[in-house]
Amino acid sequence: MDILDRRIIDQLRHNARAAYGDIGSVVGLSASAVKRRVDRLVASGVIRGFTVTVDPSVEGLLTEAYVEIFCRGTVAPEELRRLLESVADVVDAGTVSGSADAVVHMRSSNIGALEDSLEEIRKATNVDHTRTSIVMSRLIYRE
Amino acid sequence: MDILDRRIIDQLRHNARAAYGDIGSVVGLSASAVKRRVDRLVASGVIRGFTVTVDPSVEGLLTEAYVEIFCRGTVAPEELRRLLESVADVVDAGTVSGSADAVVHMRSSNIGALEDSLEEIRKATNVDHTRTSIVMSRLIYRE
DNA sequence: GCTGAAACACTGATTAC
DNA sequence: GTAATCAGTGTTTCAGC
Repeated sequence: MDILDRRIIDQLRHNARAAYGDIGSVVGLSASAVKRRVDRLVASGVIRGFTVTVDPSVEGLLTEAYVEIFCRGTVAPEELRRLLESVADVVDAGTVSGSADAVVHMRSSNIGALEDSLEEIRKATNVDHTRTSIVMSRLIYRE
Repeated sequence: MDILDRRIIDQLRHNARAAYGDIGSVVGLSASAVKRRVDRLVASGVIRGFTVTVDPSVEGLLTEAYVEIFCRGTVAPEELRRLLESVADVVDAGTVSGSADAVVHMRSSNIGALEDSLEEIRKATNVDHTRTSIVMSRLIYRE
């Protein structure tokens, strides 16, 4: 993982379907050298995968929320992970410092689906209560 | 935008570098038909782009935070968008219901960089104060 | 170890249907 | 929408740094 790998990743992030030769001409390598490095980055897990970014509104997933989870007593992160993994609408989540135990970013097709997912989280043992901020308008989208 | 388009997007989301023929054999179309649909989805803005997902820890972006922004008076969403767009570490953000005006998801290389970005937000006119929850351990990562 | 160059198979892009 | 064509790319192999 050197500066060339980083520059290749920068190029792929910009366009994951770019030709290896084109990437090579930018970073200063031949096409085959670029391919070898990309293969290695994928094999080593640095590159998790190649995906498309889709307009969320077109996808029908326009109801988003940030949810703070407050637990009873002490809850192991692994326990929270197991709980949130089973909820499909969870986009990302992490345990946090501060008054809440975890923050969860959710994206659902509508308010009803969001409520259902929230209920799944709330009914879990150890979850005391949640504090939900419904997203009204998306400002930045760089995921 | 029919069911076939959705299935093509599902395939691309799983592997954005998949050959059109492979996608076609899954969704039941020829390679050229798949290409035409993908081109149309890109041209119409449904597909925003093709990117790679990179392990954040390898990338050196392991300091994350969820930040609530509280503004003075009423602030137009567009104004907030302009402010947050200029901060590089912002991953996603949206105006929300509840006590806060907006929630921002940030990802920095270290605590110092995170603090710098926070300062950029705080010094903006109309921003009254912020409430930051530093992510301690990432639980879910589906972006 | 790493690289670049060449040969080959395959895919993407285009055209006609 | 499919089928066929051709240029271009991905992939592999090779020799060299």
